[in-house]
Amino acid sequence: MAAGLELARSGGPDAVVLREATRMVGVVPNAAYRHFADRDALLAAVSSAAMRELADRMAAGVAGVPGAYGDPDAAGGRLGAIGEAYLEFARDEPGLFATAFSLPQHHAYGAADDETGQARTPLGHLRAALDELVDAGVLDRQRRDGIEYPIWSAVHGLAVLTGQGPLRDVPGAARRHIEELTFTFIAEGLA
Amino acid sequence: MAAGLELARSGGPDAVVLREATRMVGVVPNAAYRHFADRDALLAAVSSAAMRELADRMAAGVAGVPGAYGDPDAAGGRLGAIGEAYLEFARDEPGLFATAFSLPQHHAYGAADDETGQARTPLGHLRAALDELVDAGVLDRQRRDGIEYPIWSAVHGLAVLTGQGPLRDVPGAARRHIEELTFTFIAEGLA
DNA sequence: CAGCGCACGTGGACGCTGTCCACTTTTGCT
DNA sequence: AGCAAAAGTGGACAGCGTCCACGTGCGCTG
Repeated sequence: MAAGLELARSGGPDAVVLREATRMVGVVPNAAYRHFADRDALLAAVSSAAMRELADRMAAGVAGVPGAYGDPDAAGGRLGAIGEAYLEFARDEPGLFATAFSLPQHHAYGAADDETGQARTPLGHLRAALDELVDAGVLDRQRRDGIEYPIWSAVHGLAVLTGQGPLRDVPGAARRHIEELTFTFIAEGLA
Repeated sequence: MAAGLELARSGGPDAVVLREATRMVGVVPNAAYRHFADRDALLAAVSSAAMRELADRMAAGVAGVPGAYGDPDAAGGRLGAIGEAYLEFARDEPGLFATAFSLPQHHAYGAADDETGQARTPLGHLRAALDELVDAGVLDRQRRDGIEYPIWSAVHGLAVLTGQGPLRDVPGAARRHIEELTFTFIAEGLA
């Protein structure tokens, strides 16, 4: 697993090659089949781990924003932190980001929280932040319903287009401008 | 090339395998090296063709909207047609869509128009539609600047998330609802 | 404490891939 | 008609995922 994550980090999903992972661990290729059904199973496990890492970064970002729950400014800050964490992950760990979104079904749609009500998926974090915005009176309850999807789409599209897509080679300053435009666009959509 | 496109259509970029393509053409694998430097060059060519196909579909969608240039309703309809064509391409040709956005640098950022001023890239079409919205008086000229990026991001993210991403398994009705929400969100961002 | 089962690792093989090399065939122009 | 360039051929190599049969060590149980 650790070796698989390392490979994914530096090369994306295609770089997760079974034989190389076993080589890093110092074991013969077939040994991997005692732990994973096949290469796809390994990749799926790595993908899930990468997705969890993204969720953890979002959690850390949210936790870093001071202010009580329900405070309008803090609520907005927390939503922003989520978006920032998302983009930062895509920028700093392009391999892991691509791997996280590379594969077969995982949970994220169901977005189950754990027993403490803490979100553990990207979508879960986003929903929590939007709910707080409603409680803070910043976002109309009527506009709340389903609005996580346009927002997620915008941030995800931004991450993909500027990270691995056609906008990959946009110079840094212009890219930051594009990011700012997108965040502003989202913020206006919440007003 | 045709064989490569066929492979990409039914399996995405990873399915573009050099030997299989030559097999389809009825030629020995090495023959491909007379036309492409290596497998990546083949994939890049296929990717460009797929991107062009997307642009063509957008053009066809725009051309299908009646109404003179500058008519507010028609201008809005053309922007919508662009978004619809984008999503439709991602939905109907997931392999080609993934391939189009799979690889190395291509042009799309520069978004050059051809000699007749006709856009030939997705971004070019989007820009043209937004310019028309300005000319039609629907979109404030001040808000126009750079707004193609948030919009592109939202539509692209939507296509990726619902097509190959975590929202892939959302049932059809719910997916259509998400699409509608996203288009509404964008439309409100233009008002 | 002896022995046994099972998880874990090994060794060798197969077919598939991309790519290199040297060689032959076909094509199009003069 | 003849020749150079373009296109295709044949054989080979390493690396990949995967299958099969075979060791090996640890922990539990009698």
